Amino acid sequence: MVQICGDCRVRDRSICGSLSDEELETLNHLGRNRHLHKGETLLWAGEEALVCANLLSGVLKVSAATADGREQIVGLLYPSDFVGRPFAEEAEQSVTALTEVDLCVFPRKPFEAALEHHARMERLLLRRTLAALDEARARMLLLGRKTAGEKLATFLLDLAGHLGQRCSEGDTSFDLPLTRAEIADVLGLTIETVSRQMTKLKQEGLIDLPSGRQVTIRDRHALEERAEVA
Amino acid sequence: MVQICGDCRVRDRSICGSLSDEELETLNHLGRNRHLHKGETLLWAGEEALVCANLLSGVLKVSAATADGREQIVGLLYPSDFVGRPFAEEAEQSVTALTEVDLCVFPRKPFEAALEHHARMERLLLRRTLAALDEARARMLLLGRKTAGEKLATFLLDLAGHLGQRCSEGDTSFDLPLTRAEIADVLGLTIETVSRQMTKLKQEGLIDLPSGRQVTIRDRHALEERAEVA
DNA sequence: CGATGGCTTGATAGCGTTCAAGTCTAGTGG
DNA sequence: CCACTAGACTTGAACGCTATCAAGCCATCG
Repeated sequence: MVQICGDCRVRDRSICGSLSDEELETLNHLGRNRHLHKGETLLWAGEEALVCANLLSGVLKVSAATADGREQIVGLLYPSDFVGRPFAEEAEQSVTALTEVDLCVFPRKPFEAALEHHARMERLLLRRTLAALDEARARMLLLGRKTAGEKLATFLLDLAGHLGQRCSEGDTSFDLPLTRAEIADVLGLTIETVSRQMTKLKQEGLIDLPSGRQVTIRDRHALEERAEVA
Repeated sequence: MVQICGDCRVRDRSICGSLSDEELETLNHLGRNRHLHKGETLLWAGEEALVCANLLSGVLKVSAATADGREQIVGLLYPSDFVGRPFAEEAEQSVTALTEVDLCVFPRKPFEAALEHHARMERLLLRRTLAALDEARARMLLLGRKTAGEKLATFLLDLAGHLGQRCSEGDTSFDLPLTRAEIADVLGLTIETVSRQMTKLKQEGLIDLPSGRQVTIRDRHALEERAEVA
């Protein structure tokens, strides 16, 4: 048997980290490693939600759409994040890979059963879900009440928190895992507005854009002020 | 001792409904009935989150605000809904009464301990939190991608689902527990836009407004189309 | 070297905001 | 019973932010 959990890259940070070695046995049998290519979709909104998963590497988007096809990205998932929606027959949002992605996938029903028998894991999932709710609500404030410039500033600080590497002069730097179109779908804007606000932040010296997909935060304090965080 | 739980109006619908009579004893000691006047705030964003609660009657808003005071209502709570944020020292959103409100309030820390000992209640809370997350994400689609008219149509259908009474001719009718300003804060709009869209929906025959605060849904199907629900 | 997809930039338009009256309703006191 | 008031609501006019439409740029890749 392959020792999936034994050398798991995110074991200590995922909800499985709560389990003892013996308990992990159960999940070890349940879980399957799976790779998703950029653009591939794991769960479709409106379809039966067959699986849950832990994200091992890469970035996933969770997205909803209107009847006529307008899209809104309602969440981003990073390594060690929990993926999916236990206890719902039908997924309300789609889950799609923004980069190459590795997952540890569980069939939903057996995973739900496993939750019942591993109170600590269930507890961790509750805490994560509560945190995700707080995050979603913060994003609601962004979508409903912030201007384009404030939205972008908030978003870049968010990304820096997840992907940021300390670089020269104490600045933070990272590569965008999203295209402008995807950023627009996160912020409830259009590509053009995202692009314009990006260059504006650069011109004002708050950020630098060495190349299209790289971002360096030059003035974190000013960016935080721009973000209008409470 | 007062039999708080014995004659609880929402016992069978709240997360306490999962408990046996003996288990309820624990909560019975913990819970206190509390009344909130319209406009009173139970939890302040940024302050220590001292309590959780079950909502017995009335409507609560959960709201976030930017540094400069713009407000976004990120959730509405109805009778039997769970109130508060276990496992967080500090509340990220405020909780305020939109109407006269009755609550069954628990001090947070002891409530968290009770959760640990009552797996079924914890499980129910997890399910509710997951549902709340789905709801928040649906609202993100509304805020980011829907027009003012679509926002209002969606919102009125939402309210009808919670408060609607079947009235003559099979139409659904209800009283708004929110002012126009509060509706605006839910939908990420201004008072004036809400008012204009309201009269527009009335003129088009989708709804009727017998008085300022009463709403009758005349053409549910058309309203659903307008709402652009997936 | 041309094609493609992602990105930027410019010009214009429109939706929703802002500012400003004005109306309606409920509650209060004469 | 009727002014009077205050708050909620509606309506109108003008503005501005962001969307829309339209080129054009730039890197990558065949």
